[in-house]
Amino acid sequence: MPYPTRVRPEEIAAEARRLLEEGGPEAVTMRELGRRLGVQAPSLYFHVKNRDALLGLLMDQGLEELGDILAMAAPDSTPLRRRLHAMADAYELFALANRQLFALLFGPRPRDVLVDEDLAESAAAPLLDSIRTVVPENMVLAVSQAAWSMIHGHTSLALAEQFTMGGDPAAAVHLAIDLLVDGLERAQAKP
Amino acid sequence: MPYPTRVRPEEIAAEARRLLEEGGPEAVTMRELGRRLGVQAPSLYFHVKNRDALLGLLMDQGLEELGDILAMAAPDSTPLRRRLHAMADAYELFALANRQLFALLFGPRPRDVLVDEDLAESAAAPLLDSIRTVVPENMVLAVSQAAWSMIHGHTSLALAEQFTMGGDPAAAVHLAIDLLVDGLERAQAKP
DNA sequence: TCCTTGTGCTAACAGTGTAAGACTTGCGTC
DNA sequence: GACGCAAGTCTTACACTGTTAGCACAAGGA
Repeated sequence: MPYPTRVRPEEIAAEARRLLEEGGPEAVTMRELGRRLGVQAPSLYFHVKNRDALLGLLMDQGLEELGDILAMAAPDSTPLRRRLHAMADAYELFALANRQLFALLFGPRPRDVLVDEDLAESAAAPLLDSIRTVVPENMVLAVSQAAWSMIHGHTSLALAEQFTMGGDPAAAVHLAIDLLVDGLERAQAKP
Repeated sequence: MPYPTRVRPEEIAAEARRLLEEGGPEAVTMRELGRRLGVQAPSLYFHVKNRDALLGLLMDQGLEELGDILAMAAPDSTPLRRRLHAMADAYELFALANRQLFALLFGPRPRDVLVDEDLAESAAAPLLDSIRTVVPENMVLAVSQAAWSMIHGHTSLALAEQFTMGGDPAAAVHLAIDLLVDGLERAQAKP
């Protein structure tokens, strides 16, 4: 580096993420970003292609974190029911701690911003592995989708807040998970 | 009206909604809106408080439509299982036909845009009624939340596309619903 | 006839993303 | 040590955004 660089890409991403959580996507503006980093806005374009690319970067970051969190939610040996409970709780915790990022991840993307496919797959891997231990291979996909739908739907609604219907949401997901697992165990015991 | 008004509020809302679906919230700009309606941007402020209010209006509209669609998905007499299937399909259909609006409805809202509470409640009513016919009153809320979580999670993931894991998503929700209903019926038959 | 009221217009301000081009600064080489 | 190169930053500029202020004009009632 023939010049003492004043901002490093990681700093940009970190500050952008702070802006994102503080005020949503609209709040992450190149000028405010530069202001906080002690640099003029156009200078940021030296380190980041453009604003959309920056948001895409945050999404990749978030997806990776979510994957790690799900993988660490409970040890592999945990029985499916409890592991799914733990995953659901972890999923919700992540979403609540990163509301805007979560919304960005699962909201409708503009056509030109795309998220790393491999990252998405590896984020889903722990769930698939969990399910695979209990269900015949040809049902793994369907059951995993069902489980993820429940978990994701619950946290997504918990995030929106206005649609909680007044009950205890966490209890509801756990109930749904229990019913799912019960059904699977029964189906496996029968034939 | 002592003057032949050139744009009516309904036209504004309709055009705004078109813009929304075409290019996301960013694309609904007052100037483009005016351009399409044959009017200068500032003139719109005569009919609409501001851009945020306009988006709020679209949200109310969407919530009402969603409620109607859910209510009409299947006649009241339909057995719970099939009714939930129908609701899930209708929910997904609405979301796919109104991707951006759907995201707006369930994404993180800016603090100053709020959605009509009554509308939200009446949108949820058909689901609650369905559940109530099969489940003891003290479990209605939890079960309804579980069901809605499943349905909402499924369509939300279907919308995101990148996370389908390659299986048939519709089959997955139906499976999840079946497991839920089975569990309920079994619990009710027992004691 | 005049006046009020509703509806539109233009002009303007402050903010945005980003492209173009000039400048500084440090390193490697002669 | 002088020179040039290239990375990083800067200023400037353009086209766009939401929104406000102030003015123009058409229609209907007095």
